Amino acid sequence: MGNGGPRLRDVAEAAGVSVATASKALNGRQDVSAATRDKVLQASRLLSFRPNRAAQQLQGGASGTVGLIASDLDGRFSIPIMMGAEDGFGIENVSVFLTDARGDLIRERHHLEALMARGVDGFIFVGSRTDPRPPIAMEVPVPVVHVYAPSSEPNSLSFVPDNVDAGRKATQHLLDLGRRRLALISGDPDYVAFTDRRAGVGEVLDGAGVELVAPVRSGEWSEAWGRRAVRDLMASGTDFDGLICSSDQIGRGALESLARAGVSVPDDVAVVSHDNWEVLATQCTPQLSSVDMQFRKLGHMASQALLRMMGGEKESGVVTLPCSLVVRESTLGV
Amino acid sequence: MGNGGPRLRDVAEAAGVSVATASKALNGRQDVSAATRDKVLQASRLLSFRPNRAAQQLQGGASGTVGLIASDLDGRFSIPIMMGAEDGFGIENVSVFLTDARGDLIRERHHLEALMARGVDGFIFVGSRTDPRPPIAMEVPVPVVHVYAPSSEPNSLSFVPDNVDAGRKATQHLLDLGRRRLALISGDPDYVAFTDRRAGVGEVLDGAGVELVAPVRSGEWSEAWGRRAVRDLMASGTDFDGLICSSDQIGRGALESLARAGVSVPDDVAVVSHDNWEVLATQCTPQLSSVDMQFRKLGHMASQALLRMMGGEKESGVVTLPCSLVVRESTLGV
DNA sequence: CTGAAAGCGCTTACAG
DNA sequence: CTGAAAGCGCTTACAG
Repeated sequence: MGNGGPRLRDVAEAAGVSVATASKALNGRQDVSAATRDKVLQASRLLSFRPNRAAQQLQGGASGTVGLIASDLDGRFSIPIMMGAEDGFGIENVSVFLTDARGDLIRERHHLEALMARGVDGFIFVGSRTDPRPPIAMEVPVPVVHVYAPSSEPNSLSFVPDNVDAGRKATQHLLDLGRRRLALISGDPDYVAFTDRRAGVGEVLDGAGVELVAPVRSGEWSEAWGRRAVRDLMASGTDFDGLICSSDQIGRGALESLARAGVSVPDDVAVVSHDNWEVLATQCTPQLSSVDMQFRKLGHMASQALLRMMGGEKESGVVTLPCSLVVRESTLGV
Repeated sequence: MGNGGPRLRDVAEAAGVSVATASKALNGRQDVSAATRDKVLQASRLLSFRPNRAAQQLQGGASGTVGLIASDLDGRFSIPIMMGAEDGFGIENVSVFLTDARGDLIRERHHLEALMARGVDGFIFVGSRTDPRPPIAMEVPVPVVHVYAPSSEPNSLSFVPDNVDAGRKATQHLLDLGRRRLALISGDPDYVAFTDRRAGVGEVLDGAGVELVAPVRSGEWSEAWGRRAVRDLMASGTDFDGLICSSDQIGRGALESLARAGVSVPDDVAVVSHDNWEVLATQCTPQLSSVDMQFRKLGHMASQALLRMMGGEKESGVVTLPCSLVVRESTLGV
């Protein structure tokens, strides 16, 4: 294949220099006179020359590609992370291979091998939950960064949303609105996202000397669970004026049960949820206030880290990014 | 970079043959004795040799990569299409570069150039609506296939869901259930998806000698519009027992207004919608029956066509894929 | 500061 | 059937 376009020799010819010199000029090496450099650059521009990546790669150069191995089947996490990374790398510098391992370690390994054969300069792994992920199936000779799901390996580098902070922000927001009788409805308690968000809620409540008006109700990350949990909560006679839901799906279910019971949101009960999944949070009435996990930014940070590591730096640890509350009608009113 | 692994010369050495022979054996060329071929293959396996793609590419070989240029910011279309393509190509044969042009033709051009410099063997363009898309910004020397949004260029090849068929299937389903007083709530009438689905509905109704009980109400592709439209429809005193919604968002809005008015679904009114966006369609009560657009299959077809075109065949036209109705509680009951 | 030469890891005519 | 040689489009020591 190759791109059928002009080759370096054409540029060199047009500029009246050797390929070697043309190469150096184009790569900004010092040992070229300014005049020569200009001639070459101009010729290159004129012919709209694009160096053949495969040839560069063969010298031991970078391929200008990165592999993103996802495991969220719908792209809810991986697409914004990919976009953030794209912005961080720059379109012309790095292109990203996107694959989905579909939660299968064997498939992951196949993707890894295929992408390594294509000479990617690094990998971004995107998990589907914030729990630590098992080690990668094989030795990888290029830098690796994990996003969303941290790696359990000690000298790996991960970027994850700060779900404790998310819990704090949701809670603080309700307190700021003057709500004191708070309840918490959560998803599957096996998720670290649950534990973390729960911890953040607790921290802020403790600081304010406030207690939840009812034990945490945890179940699934679904609207059905949100509906049921709120129905039960109301049936139990609990009096609450603020509700924290651990996902937008739960939040939507909650809104539905509240509406059905004639409870006004946010007047009687202010509701804040997590994830800020727009198709869910912005389509209901009232629209849901929700804590955003900043996927785009996480992707951007991952790209920058990868760039540094490709430059030879060693980095490791779990980097945590604060979340960001998006306020909408369910706490603010219209 | 290159993969640090074994090179062809290592395999050749291990097998006791020349690199040339090893290459031929590995590539299944005829002029190698069976015994030699076996020796080479075994050595290759033993060393888990993976040919350096960059080197192969440099001979004029294929790069084993394809560019997918999307424009749906959330990956709702492009991720399943990518997965379908991945299955069609086979993980080891082709890796796909995923980029999002974000609806910007300039950005699209940049992505095109970057991917061509990387020697992709073909492109898949994924649009965000089924309306014809403007021509690609530049001449592309490799095969191109369009998915979802057909190209307006005469000798291009496109794969799109058959939305007329989708309208037909939704309507026929309601008729099969014995519903005769049907209403239709649609999204933005500027979309071809609107016109097509509408046409399919009309076709089946005409065939059955049935008419819609109210003029089509068209607005936006949102839950808010679904809520309002159904509210208005009921307020107008229209008596209906079947409702077709042109998207799941509209469908969810409709369900909400029906519930609020105490109308039972599907007993009083059966509801069927379009898109089968699972996070919306399966999380409500009752769950929505919905027509699936078969993105995965579209992606698979696109990959097969691309493979054929890379093999030298010329293909063009707009290929239409029948949709598939997924029946759930909103028409079937529990 | 410039260019001829070697080489990255493969494949492909071409001899033998 | 097998292998030596040339070459894909670049980059990088090395001379000059």
